Amino acid sequence: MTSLDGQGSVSQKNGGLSRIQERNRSLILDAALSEFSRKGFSGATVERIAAEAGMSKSNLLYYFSSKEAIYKATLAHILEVWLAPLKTLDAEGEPARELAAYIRQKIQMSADYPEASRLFANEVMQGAPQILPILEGELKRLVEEKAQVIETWIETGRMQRTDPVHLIFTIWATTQHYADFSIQVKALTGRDLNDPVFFEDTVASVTGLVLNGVGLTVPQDGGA
Amino acid sequence: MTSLDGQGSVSQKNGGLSRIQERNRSLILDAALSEFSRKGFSGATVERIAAEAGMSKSNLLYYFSSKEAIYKATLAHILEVWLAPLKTLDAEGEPARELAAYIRQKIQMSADYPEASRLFANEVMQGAPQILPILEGELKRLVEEKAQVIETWIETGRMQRTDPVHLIFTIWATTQHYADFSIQVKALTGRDLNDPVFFEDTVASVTGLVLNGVGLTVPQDGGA
DNA sequence: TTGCATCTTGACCATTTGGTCAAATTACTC
DNA sequence: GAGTAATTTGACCAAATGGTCAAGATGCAA
Repeated sequence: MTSLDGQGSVSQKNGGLSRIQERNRSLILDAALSEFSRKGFSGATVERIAAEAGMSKSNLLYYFSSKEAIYKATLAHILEVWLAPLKTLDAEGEPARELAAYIRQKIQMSADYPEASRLFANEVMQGAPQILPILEGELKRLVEEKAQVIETWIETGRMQRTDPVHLIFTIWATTQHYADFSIQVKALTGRDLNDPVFFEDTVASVTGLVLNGVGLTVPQDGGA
Repeated sequence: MTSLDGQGSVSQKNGGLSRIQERNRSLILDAALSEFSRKGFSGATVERIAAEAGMSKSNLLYYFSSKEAIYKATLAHILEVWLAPLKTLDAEGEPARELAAYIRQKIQMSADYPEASRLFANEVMQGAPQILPILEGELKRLVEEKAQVIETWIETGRMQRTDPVHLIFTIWATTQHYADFSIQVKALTGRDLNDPVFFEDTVASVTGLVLNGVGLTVPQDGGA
């Protein structure tokens, strides 16, 4: 998992964490996600994270040795769940169903974890100072693997010819847009993904566009 | 144009600016765009902006009364050019050509002004503290107008039924993705929009996806 | 209860940074 | 060229902030 963990100064004899440690680390990471996603790395303050986690700044720094360590740990904490949906894309499945399901999952992520989406967007926009190695390593391999899945669908005539990587980018961009730009979406439509009707509208619209875009028909259940 | 101008303390008898003022304000705004887009509002420092503009911090603050004033002026400075492409969408034109041309223009913007794209993305992701009124006012009206154009195309059978606003969001999201996430795009593909081949690949891919997605055929020239 | 390790905190420090101000320099007008 | 307005800067200040540290509070095992 690279050196993105950012362990604090705490060292237990056994490998595990005490109940107090587990609880406080969790509180800190939750607060940090909220703060970093709203203010960015520079705009966030250790003091506010500590306050939101319900402890003193000093105590927070007992668990994480520095602001950067908290930041790295926060990124690492949500990285796995964030990349999970793409991993489910199954070469054996039917292209239309697989893509529809992927799109729905991604929009669900935008609805459930908008802060995580914004945190990553922020990190990448600043030049990915922390996660560049992951983008170039783990993520690159994953994308190449899934691009190959799509390529195979195309070669076996199950789907129209498209650049698989651009297709993945399009799905990422459109689905994450509703999290990262939710204020703008709200300003222009009066709604966001918390509204179940708007959520389904969005899923239908994006799914329809992308699937039609690659010559597929949206499955009955829309990927639900 | 709202109160986003952020005038400094300089006041001339006549309405215009002196040659020195014009030059220095321009230098400052260029430097500010570079700095704010890379570091965000909080991460940017007045000192660095001044250095990049080739003057002392004190002198910069002679032209703009505060960091926030520089920021507002920077946003205002690029807002018009940023919203221009959408305005060209012409109800009288052929849907496929109009959309293809719009997509190409937007990708060209991402190639030419990636900093502007990132600046806006940053601003909106932080909750649009400065430009929310513009989103809710000017932009909302513009989007409603253009959504109506698309709606008319649909009603006259020139294009498949789609939610026009989601279609606009999709175009924004996909095209701006290549500017905002260019580091990620580069990490995964080894290329970016500066590469003419990659640029055309991207235009072709996004245009194909979106136009096919709404039941249109990509025009010969791809919207060039 | 005792003793030790873990946990928590307030006081404190050094640095960064946005902004002020008076003085100096430069540009321009008559 | 004198005089006035515009421009430029270094010195300085106050607030914010990341991080340290010693001391105290708490949990826990024997």
